[in-house]
Amino acid sequence: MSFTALSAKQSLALIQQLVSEGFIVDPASAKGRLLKAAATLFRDKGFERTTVRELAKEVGILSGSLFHHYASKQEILRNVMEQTVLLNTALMELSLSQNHSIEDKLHALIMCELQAILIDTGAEMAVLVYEWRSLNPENQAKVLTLRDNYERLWLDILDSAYQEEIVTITPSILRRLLTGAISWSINWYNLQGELSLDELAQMTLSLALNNKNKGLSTWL
Amino acid sequence: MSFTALSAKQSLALIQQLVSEGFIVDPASAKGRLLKAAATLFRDKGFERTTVRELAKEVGILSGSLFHHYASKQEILRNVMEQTVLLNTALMELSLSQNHSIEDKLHALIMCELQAILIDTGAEMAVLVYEWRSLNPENQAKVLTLRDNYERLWLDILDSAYQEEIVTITPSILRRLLTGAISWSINWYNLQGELSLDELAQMTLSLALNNKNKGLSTWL
Amino acid sequence: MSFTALSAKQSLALIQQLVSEGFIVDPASAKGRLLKAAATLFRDKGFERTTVRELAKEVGILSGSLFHHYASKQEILRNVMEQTVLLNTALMELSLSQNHSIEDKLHALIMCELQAILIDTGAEMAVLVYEWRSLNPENQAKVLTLRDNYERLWLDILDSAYQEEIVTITPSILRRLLTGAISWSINWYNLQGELSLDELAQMTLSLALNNKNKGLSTWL
Amino acid sequence: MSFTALSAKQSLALIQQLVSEGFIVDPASAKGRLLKAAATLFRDKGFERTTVRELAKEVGILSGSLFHHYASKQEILRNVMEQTVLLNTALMELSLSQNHSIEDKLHALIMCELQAILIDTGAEMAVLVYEWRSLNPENQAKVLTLRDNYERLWLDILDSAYQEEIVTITPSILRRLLTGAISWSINWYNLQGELSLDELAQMTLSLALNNKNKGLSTWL
DNA sequence: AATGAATGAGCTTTCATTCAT
DNA sequence: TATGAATGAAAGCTCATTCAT
Repeated sequence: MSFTALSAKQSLALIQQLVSEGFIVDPASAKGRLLKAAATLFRDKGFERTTVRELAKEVGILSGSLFHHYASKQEILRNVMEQTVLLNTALMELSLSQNHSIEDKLHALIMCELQAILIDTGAEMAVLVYEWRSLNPENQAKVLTLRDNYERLWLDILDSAYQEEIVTITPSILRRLLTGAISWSINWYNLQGELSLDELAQMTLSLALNNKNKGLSTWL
Repeated sequence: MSFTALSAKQSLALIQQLVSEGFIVDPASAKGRLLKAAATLFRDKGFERTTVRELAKEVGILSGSLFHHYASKQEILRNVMEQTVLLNTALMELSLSQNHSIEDKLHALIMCELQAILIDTGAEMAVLVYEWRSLNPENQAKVLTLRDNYERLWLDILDSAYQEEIVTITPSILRRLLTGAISWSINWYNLQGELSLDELAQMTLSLALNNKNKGLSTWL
Repeated sequence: MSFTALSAKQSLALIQQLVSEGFIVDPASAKGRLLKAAATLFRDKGFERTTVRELAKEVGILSGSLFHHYASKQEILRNVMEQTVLLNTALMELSLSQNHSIEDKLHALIMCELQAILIDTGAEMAVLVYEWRSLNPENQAKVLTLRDNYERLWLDILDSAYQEEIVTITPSILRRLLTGAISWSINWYNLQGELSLDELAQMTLSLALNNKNKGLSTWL
Repeated sequence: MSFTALSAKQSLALIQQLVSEGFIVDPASAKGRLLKAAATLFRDKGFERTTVRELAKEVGILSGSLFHHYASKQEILRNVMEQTVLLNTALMELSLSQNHSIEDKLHALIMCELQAILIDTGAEMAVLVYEWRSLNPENQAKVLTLRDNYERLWLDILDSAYQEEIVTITPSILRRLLTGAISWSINWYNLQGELSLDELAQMTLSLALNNKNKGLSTWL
C-alpha cells in the first residue's frame, strides 16, 4: 500500500493527448497563451477590472484582434474555467487509475487538487472560485455540468471510504470541509517555504481519516 | 468545563455599545442600512458589477444622495469591511471573556466565526474575502491592521492550546486550515437544513483537537 | 494745474454713503462678506469651478444658507459685478469733481482704474473681465447698462481732450488701447515692487497724451 | 528700412513644415479639426461650460471617440495651448528673419501678435489667456516653458531697442503694456471695420517708440 | 436665518465590441 | 488574421438647488 503521485512526464503526455483530441487548446498556441494570460489577469485584478486591451497587450496583439479568437470577453472566462475543470478531471482520473487502495485514492485526490491549486493551474483555479459570479448564468450551467464529473470522482471515493469506515464524517460534508481547507491554501501556501506539498497533502489526508491513530505530531 | 455561546441579547447590547462609542454606525440609521444593502449587493454581484444607482435604489434614495453619506463607492466598501472586522473582534473578545478553559475558548472562537459567517454578518464576511482585491491598497492596509487584532485572538488561543498539547498542529498552519474549512461553509451551509450550527461548530472543533478520542461518529 | 488723487478717507465716506442709500451692500455685513469671498474665489478658480459649498465654507455658513441671501449662484456673480461697477463709477465721479483741467481729469480716470484693479477691488475687476461669459445674457445686459455709465465718463473726457488736441487718437480707440494696457496690469503689477502706482499712472497717462513727433493724426 | 509682413503663402508653408516635423498636428486631420473646434468652443463658452459631447458633435463624432485622440478633456486644452504657442513662436521667428532693422523687427513682433490674435489663431489665443486657470498646474508648467521662448523673442528685440534708445521704457514693463494693449484688441477689433490691421499695428508701434517730448526717461 | 439630507440632471470617462481596411 | 478608429451605453461622481426642521 503506497501512494504514487503523477509524474510531470505523465501530466504532459495527458495534456498533449487532450489537445490532440480537441478537449483543450494547445497551451503554446495563440489561443492557449491568451487563456493563460487571461487566467493570470482575472485572478490578479478580477474579471471586471481586467480590460480587453490589457489582455491583448499581454498576448502581444491589439484589442480588436482578441475577437478573432473568442467571441467575447465572457467566452474567454468560460473557456478558462471549462478547460481547467476538464484538465484537472482528466489528471485526477489518471492518478486514481494508478492508485488502488481507497486510502491511496483519497490521497491521490487531495494531492491532485493541491497541485492544481498551488502549482499547475493556480490562476485558473482561483478564477474558478473567485470570478464565479462574473460568469453569466448560462455559462455557469455549462461549467457546473463539468464540475459535477469532477466532484463525482471525489464523492465516489469518499462513499467507499465511509463504507469501509476509513472516514467517519458524512461524505458530502467531509468533501465540503476538505474543499475549504484545500482551496484556502491558495491564499497562504508558499512553494518556497518550509512546508512541502507532500507534507501538506498528508496533513490534509490525516484530517479526513478516521482518527484512531493519526500521529500528526511526527510531522511537525 | 462547559462552553457558553453568546446570547442574542448580549450581542445586541454590545452592538449598541459600539454604536454609542462611535466605532460602528447604527444599523438602523440611513448610513447603517446603506452598508447592509451594500454588503448584500457586493456579495451577490461583486463590487464592480454593483452600480451606485442599484445601491441607492435598494436603500430608497437617489444615486447622488449616496455621496452625502460616503465620499465614494470605495469608501462604502472600506466601511463594510472595517465595521465587520471591528464588530466581530468585539464579539469574539466578549465570548472569550465568558469561557475559561482553553478548549472552551477555542470552541468560542469557532462558534463566533461560524455565526459571523452564517448568521449575523454573512454578506459582510463574504465581501471581506471575495471583494478584497477591489479594495484599493491604501484601504487594504487600514483593514489589515484591524484584521491583525482579530487574528491575534485566534493565535493566542491556539498557541496556548499547542503548549497544553490540546492541538498538535503548528498554530499558524492550523489557523489557516480552520479558516478555509470555516469560511467555505458560506458556500454550502443551509441554516434551514438538518445540520445545526452547534453541531457544525463541534465537528470543526474536533478536527482541530488532538485526536485521541474524538468519537465523531456519534454526531452523524 | 495739479492732479489730486482720492484719499482713503474720502473713499470710505463714499462707500458708507452708497451703503446708506442702498446702492451697495455693507462690506461688513454677511451679504457683503459673501460677495467679497465670492469675488476672490471666482477670480482664483473661476465661476464654474467654485462650488457653493466652498463659498459657504469661506463665509462660515452651510451651503443651503447661501440661498437665503441670494437666490442663485448666478445672482451672486451679478451682484459682484454690478456693485463693483457702481462703486467704481461713483469713485471716479468723485475724483473727477476734484480735478479741473482735462489733463488732470484724464489722470484721475487712469488713477482710479488702476486703484480699482490693483488695490481696492482687484478680485471683483478680474471677475468682471474674466468671468463675463459665465454671466447669463439677461444679466450681461443689466451690467452692460451700468458699464455704459462708467465708460461714458471716460469717453466724455477723451472727447474733450481730443478737441483740445491734448490727445490725437480717436477717443473710442484710445479708450480701448488704454483699457487693455491698464487692465493687463492685474497680471503682473506687484504692489510691493519698485514701481509705484503713481509712476505707473503717469506712464500710462503719457502714452495717451499728444505726441508731436508721432504723426498719428495721419492715420485716422 | 521697410517693414515686410509675412505672406499667407509663407505662413502656410511654415505650417506644413511644422506638421511634417511633428511639432503640430495637421489642421486638416481629425485631431486638428478637433483642436480647432475645441479652441472655438472653449473661447465662446469657457472650458468648464463646454461639454465633451458638444465638442464631439461639433467634430462629427461621438463623445467616446474623443478619447481615442486625446486621453482627457484637459489634454485637449493643453494641446490647444501648446500648439498655438509653438506655431506663433515659429511664425514670429520667420518674420524676424525677414526684417533687419530693430524698428522693423519690433514692427514684425507687433504685427505677428495682432495677426495671431485677430486672424489666424484668435480662438486659441483667447483660450491661452482666458482659460489659463483651467489648465492644471502640471500642464501650466509645460506651456510656460514654451511661452518663455516666445517672450524671449520680444525681450531680445526690446532690449536692443532700449540700448539704441529707440524706446525709452524698461523693456520688461514696455512688453507688459504692449501685451495688454494688443491682447485686448480681441475684445473690440472688427476685421470688417474701418481700421485696417496695418494701421492698428503702426499705431501700436508708435506708442512704443521713443517720444522726444514725453520725458518718460525721467521716471525710470 | 440656518441647517443638511435629498434631489436629479448632467458631467467626464471607460470599455467591450464592431467593422472597413 | 490583424488593425485601430469609432461606437454608444453605462459607469462613478458632482453640484446648484430645495425644503422640512
